[in-house]
Amino acid sequence: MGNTTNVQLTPAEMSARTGVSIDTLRYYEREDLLRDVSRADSGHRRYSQDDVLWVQVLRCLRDTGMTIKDLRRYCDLGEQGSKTELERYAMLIEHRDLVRQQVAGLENALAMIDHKMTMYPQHDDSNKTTKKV
Amino acid sequence: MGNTTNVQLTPAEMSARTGVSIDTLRYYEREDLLRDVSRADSGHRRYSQDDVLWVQVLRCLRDTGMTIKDLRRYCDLGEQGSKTELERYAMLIEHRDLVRQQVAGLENALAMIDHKMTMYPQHDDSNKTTKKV
DNA sequence: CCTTGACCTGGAGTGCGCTCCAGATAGTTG
DNA sequence: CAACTATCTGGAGCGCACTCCAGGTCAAGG
Repeated sequence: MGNTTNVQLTPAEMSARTGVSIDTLRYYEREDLLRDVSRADSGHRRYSQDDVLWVQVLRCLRDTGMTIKDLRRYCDLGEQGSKTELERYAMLIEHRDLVRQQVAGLENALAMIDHKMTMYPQHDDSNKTTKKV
Repeated sequence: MGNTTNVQLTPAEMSARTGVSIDTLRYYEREDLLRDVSRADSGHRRYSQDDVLWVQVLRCLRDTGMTIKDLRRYCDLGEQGSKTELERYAMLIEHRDLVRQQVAGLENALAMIDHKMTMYPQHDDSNKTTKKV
């Protein structure tokens, strides 16, 4: 289980793979969102393939508005093992619902923006809202 | 043109109508997003119906990620009259595209969250993603 | 007249999520 | 060995969008 390949990435490589800056990777570690990062003998970080996957999940959740605090909570639960599965699952459901609300809100806003744009009729861009509402 | 009804709202009423706090209304005024707010003899603000509409537009754009700086730019253009219509229209188009990208990003994230949720199969919530992707 | 409550102003403070910095160490290259 | 580059640490700084505060004014009610 876990890191099946032995590819270990340097911080620079990790940053390139994930699109997350080195500083931010360290920040996540400090905030306990990224745990047990292994080290070379030099003391330099070596990120595993699992770390890459996890950081991608982190970014997905962050990009959709989950806070650092909630992410830490999610990590804490993960560390406590399978007895917390239900709570973690609940967090995901709740977050998914939030994201759906964000989408709904944005689509509302799109309608308003389109409406506002009809106030400038002469510059018709022939590219109205993707979906009819 | 402009404020057809003579309903003037106090700050508290304005806040209630728009859902924007009194402090934030003043902040917007300081940042020049909300201009020419009239005053009672007492010096207290009196918001017009137009102010209400404009603050709703402001919130719509803010909620979808337009920055205070860009909103100020938009206001500046509006103040300069009809010769800036094209540029204002362009700002709306650009912003609308950004919002569409946000929607796309969120829907991607939803797929990832759903996928992550399949890792906890026993707690099936029988409520998968709204749209098939 | 005195209190109360809504409002005024300029300016300071807050929370979030990074981002940057100084000073030290480690590994690589010529 | 010198120079250079990558990384290390703890801590400070930043940009954004508010949010709060102190000290003062004003109109209405008891």
